[in-house]
Amino acid sequence: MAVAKKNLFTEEENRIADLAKAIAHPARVSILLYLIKKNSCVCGDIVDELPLSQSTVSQHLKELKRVGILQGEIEGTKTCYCINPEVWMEMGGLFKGLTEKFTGCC
Amino acid sequence: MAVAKKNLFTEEENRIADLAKAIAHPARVSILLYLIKKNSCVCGDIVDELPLSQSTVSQHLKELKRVGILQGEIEGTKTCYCINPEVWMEMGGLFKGLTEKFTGCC
DNA sequence: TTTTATTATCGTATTTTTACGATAAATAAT
DNA sequence: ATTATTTATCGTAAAAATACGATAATAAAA
Repeated sequence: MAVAKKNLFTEEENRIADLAKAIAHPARVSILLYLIKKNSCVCGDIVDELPLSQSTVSQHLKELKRVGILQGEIEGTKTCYCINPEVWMEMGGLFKGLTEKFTGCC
Repeated sequence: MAVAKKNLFTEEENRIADLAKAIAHPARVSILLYLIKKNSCVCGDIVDELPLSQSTVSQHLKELKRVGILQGEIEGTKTCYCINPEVWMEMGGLFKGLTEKFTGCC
């Protein structure tokens, strides 16, 4: 979608859609579940966890970083990935807000 | 992504990704917010609410129907759209589950 | 300094998504 | 019966996402 078209929707609609897009691929969900399971910042071995090439995983990590869900910190030759708690909370709040707005119909 | 690649991830990972994909476009978020605001099944006027052509809106509605979030019922020449409460709850549960799995790190 | 290890980026092919106009299909209205 | 209304689908063009190998960039290790 062209950048200009973003103006056709509200900030909230765009942000929800953008965050959803970030988790709209099983590889990225898998990455997040792995980080959560490890319960810490993870350096390195994410590629080994996924059935995808190193460059593809790097691209997925980039997408998660783009929306702010992940932050990467360089530690020597490796990079440590962490979930950004603020953005994670923002996402949780937006999804919960959307979910709970609907209370039933008909 | 090829269908075969779906096997590389868990059912949960695929379902979360698929539901997220369905709301990964501001137009579709907008449609859902509109249906929620109306608090009932809506016949017709969804197209008028969006700055997109009728065929494009129809495509977005189809995507929401694909994952089960929406159900459409034909009423004469119009179609009534409703949020499917079961799928909506499923989505809410999966998103909440993912969100709450992370309690913090480092 | 050279080699090794790790991650990012580039180039590219393929697939998918998005958008719209045109048209079909179905029903209601005249 | 004809016309109008509404929605879905088709065809298609353009854009975006996905995947991978090759290569660059960086820092550690030897």
